Amino acid sequence: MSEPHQERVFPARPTMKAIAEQVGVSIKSVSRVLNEEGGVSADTADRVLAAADRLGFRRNHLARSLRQGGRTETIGLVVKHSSTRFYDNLIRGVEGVTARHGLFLLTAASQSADREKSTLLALSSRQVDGLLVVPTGSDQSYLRPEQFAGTPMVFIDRPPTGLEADTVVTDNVGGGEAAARHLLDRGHRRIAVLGAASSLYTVRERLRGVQSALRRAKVRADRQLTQLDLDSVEDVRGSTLALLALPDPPSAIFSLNNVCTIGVVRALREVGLSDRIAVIGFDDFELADLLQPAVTVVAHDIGAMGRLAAERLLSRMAGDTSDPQTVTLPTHLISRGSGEIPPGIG
Amino acid sequence: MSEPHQERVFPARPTMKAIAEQVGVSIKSVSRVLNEEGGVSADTADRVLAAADRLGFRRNHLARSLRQGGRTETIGLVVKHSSTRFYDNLIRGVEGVTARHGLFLLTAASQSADREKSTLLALSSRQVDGLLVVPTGSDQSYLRPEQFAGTPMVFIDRPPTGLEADTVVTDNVGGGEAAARHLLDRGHRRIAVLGAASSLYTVRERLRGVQSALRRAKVRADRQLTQLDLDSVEDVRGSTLALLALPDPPSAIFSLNNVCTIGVVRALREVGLSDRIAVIGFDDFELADLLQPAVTVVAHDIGAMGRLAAERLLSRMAGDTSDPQTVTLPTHLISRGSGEIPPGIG
DNA sequence: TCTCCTTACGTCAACGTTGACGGTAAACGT
DNA sequence: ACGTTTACCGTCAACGTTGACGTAAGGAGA
Repeated sequence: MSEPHQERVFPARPTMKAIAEQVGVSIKSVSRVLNEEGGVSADTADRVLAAADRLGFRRNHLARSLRQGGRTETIGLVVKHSSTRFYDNLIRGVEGVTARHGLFLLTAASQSADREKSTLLALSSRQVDGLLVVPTGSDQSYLRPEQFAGTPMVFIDRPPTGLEADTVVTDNVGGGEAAARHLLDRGHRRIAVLGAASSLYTVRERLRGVQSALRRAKVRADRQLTQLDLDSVEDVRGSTLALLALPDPPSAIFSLNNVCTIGVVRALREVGLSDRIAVIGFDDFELADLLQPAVTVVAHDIGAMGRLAAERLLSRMAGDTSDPQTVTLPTHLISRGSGEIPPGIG
Repeated sequence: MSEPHQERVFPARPTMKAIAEQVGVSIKSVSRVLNEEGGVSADTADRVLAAADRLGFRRNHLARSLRQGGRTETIGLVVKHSSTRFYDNLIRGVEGVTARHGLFLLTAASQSADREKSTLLALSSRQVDGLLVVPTGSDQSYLRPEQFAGTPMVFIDRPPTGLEADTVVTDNVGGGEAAARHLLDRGHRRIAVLGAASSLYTVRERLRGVQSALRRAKVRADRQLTQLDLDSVEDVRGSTLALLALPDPPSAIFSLNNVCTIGVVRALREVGLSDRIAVIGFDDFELADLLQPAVTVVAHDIGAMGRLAAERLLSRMAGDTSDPQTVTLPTHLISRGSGEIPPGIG
């Protein structure tokens, strides 16, 4: 690139003081005009606005918030962005609500679990009025001072650890149960389950749903068929192929999130077993209906999750101090074909 | 929900003053300890840190930044989030760079073009140290005061209008040309082009690439075959079906972004012409390789775009005051099958 | 002994804004 | 004529933090 550090002095940003000097009034009058407080003659107001426009004035929100005791009309949102659709849908849901209430949404992505804490503290230190968190780390007790100071916070997709707070989650157990039942109803007895980190609440819950359905159907679970902690697409591929190579392979696969599902679909395609092994995925994904066979999924409404969480937060910000609530959203199974494949010939 | 507005007073957030009182030192000493300035005895420092921890102190970043003249260690990023992959990849690219430099990235989504301005001004008013913008609106001249005040800004994916600034873009013309040439080389003469809003820079550029390739191949362009301003999936579907119903229908379709591409694929599937009509899409998308036929695309590296833009911004923030640059990133065609379908029998 | 330096603090003012309050002159009521 | 209200505008202090500067105690060196 070109050599940096050439000397050039930028003019300071114009402040209310600059406007006041240009117009010949006090700073306070400028403030009054810009905040539409009234008590200023129309003529003065016009001159102030004209000067503000001419100078390209932008109010220093830092100073304003500081003076007003920390209210920033800002809420923080922390998400670890990995799965594509999740992020997008969530933000859309949240933004729909916050925008309606004149709030500014700060989205900060926490790349990894260990950065989650620093990201949240950074938001807190920037004096956000509320926090929406999709927790990734294994402990959120460091947020207690925030909670103690009355900063409202709502957890999304997973409950917090080391803290009691409002939470909006999907009915993971119910979804897992529905998927397993769907396969059991079609005669499957050897059902493999693939999933990401077993430390994740969602993974554990979905698995719990599966186990509950298996118990109810009096089908004994084979530990070999449950493969968790698959972090990469490559892991998923490997596990899938290993499962298929078993002496007594599964006739159906339930994958606990959409990244895994896509990995499974790829692996099956690779060995030409796409229409021999039944597949159900948790979480819908784009183009699932265009694959062959189209992929049956347990869908949940992530946008609704964001919306509800945002509404909960706003209600807290408006002064609701009732006990923390947990809202559980239903799932629904979208049958597309891959779940209809019967248990074949070994 | 439960009735709000119950009375409960939250304690004020602890400030350095509170710590100072507990420890029995001055506020300044507390500040020194927390900023690791030195000049404080180890014993005092320990007691300050202990008190800070006990009280759950978080520095008020507003006040700090205000005092320090507006530097917030924050850069703003504005994106309109619609196409899924774009957003995710971009942020990942940007974050990789910003995190390495200890900067806090504020992502604010601009739902629509008219909200872009207010979003940007909100970020500016929050005193961000730099701006990364994927412009959506038709004019960004309102950012001149920011530029005048020395706030560095880099535009991503499209150049700004009414302003001169650093820009990182894809070689849209080259990509469009490559796609058209690919189809022309395989004998296609009637090539349809589907795209989103013709007001978009990217759409116009990609189209320009197509036209250039057609001219060079001495194939006359049929205006009927170019359908722009398709905003919804439904629009795309309608246009595709209409094209196919023409007396002299296209033998190939080039779609200018991935939303359109998916719409085209759906429409072709619907009328059973998936393996009769060649398809190339601009911008790769997940599962493109698993569709049947797999979809040929012109891919570009959105993550790299984010990375380069962030680096440009950092270099500006470090004092580089050379003239605005435009960086153009190459595309590459990924041939997968849908682009290999020959011009069939009428 | 006195000077000079260092260490470890404290005091003060300021960043840009706004809430509380005060003042002045014109307009109004009787 | 008087008091009283009203419209308009200014002064001052404060939000929480930090830079500039001041100072007192202790040690080193002459």
